[in-house]
Amino acid sequence: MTGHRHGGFSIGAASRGSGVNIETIRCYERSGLPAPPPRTAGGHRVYDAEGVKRLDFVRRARELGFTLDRIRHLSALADEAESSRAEVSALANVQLGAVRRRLADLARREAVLAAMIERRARGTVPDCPILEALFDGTG
Amino acid sequence: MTGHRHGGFSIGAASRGSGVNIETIRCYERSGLPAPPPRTAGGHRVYDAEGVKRLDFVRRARELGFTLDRIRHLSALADEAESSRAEVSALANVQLGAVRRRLADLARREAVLAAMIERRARGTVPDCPILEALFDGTG
DNA sequence: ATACATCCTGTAGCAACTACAGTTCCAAGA
DNA sequence: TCTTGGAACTGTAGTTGCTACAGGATGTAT
Repeated sequence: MTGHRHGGFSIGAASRGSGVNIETIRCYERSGLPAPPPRTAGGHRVYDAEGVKRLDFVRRARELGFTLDRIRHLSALADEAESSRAEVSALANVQLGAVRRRLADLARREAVLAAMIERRARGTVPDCPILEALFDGTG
Repeated sequence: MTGHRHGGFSIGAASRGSGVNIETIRCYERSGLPAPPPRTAGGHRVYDAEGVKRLDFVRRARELGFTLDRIRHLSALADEAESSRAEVSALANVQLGAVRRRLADLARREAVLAAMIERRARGTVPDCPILEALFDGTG
């Protein structure tokens, strides 16, 4: 956690500090996600506190389901003046919509699966109702 | 929908009949999903009604979120004797668990996003609470 | 016979990672 | 200063479940 001699963080320290896997950090960098950090003479990445914070930001946004693309966008907005908060809201709302849609989807799945299993448990049908349902769509 | 002259279905007809995209059918076949159908002399796939039904089965199972791997498993079980219904139930239950976990995940996301947006709408904070939350984790 | 739709294969792309192999670097102890 | 051990480097390839070509062969209908 203490990082480099010169006050910077190695990628490992940045990983521990941000909760983002090392490989994932490099993956994000390949996708141009946070601005790439400077390097040592030998080519090792050196992060400052701000850089670690950025990674943490990306992680949080990912946990909310934002795509890397949207996070890039969000990140750019964060760097701009205070002008574009409406845009941030818009992005967040779009994301909320997407989450709600997936939520509804999953709820439907859950219901169908649970019903299939329930019917199976009751044993009211001679054949396996799970396979039946999958095959015939009668579930 | 009428299919071939000889009573078989072309991949296109099978696609229309099962609701599975043509490219997806080929993709499934590459993954060894349903047994590959016979071919014409010229190499075109010829499905029978059973084959179309299989594709439909795969589609249904996919819609419930089963992985192709599990569907392969399920499919094999369906072909066996009636012995392994417990296994089918087990698979379905595992799937139900997975769905429920994702459901809970999404519900959490939904709540966090909604709260961020709500706070933003109320305007009780001077800075953009969405970015704040993402940056500082205070949301 | 010819036109036209459909089909074929193989490859590559997508998101967002993860996992190597093979090499180089850095920091700390002797 | 030298050596060692862990950490970092790059590049490539794998994952899941598709989707999208290109370039060519086939099937069917007129």
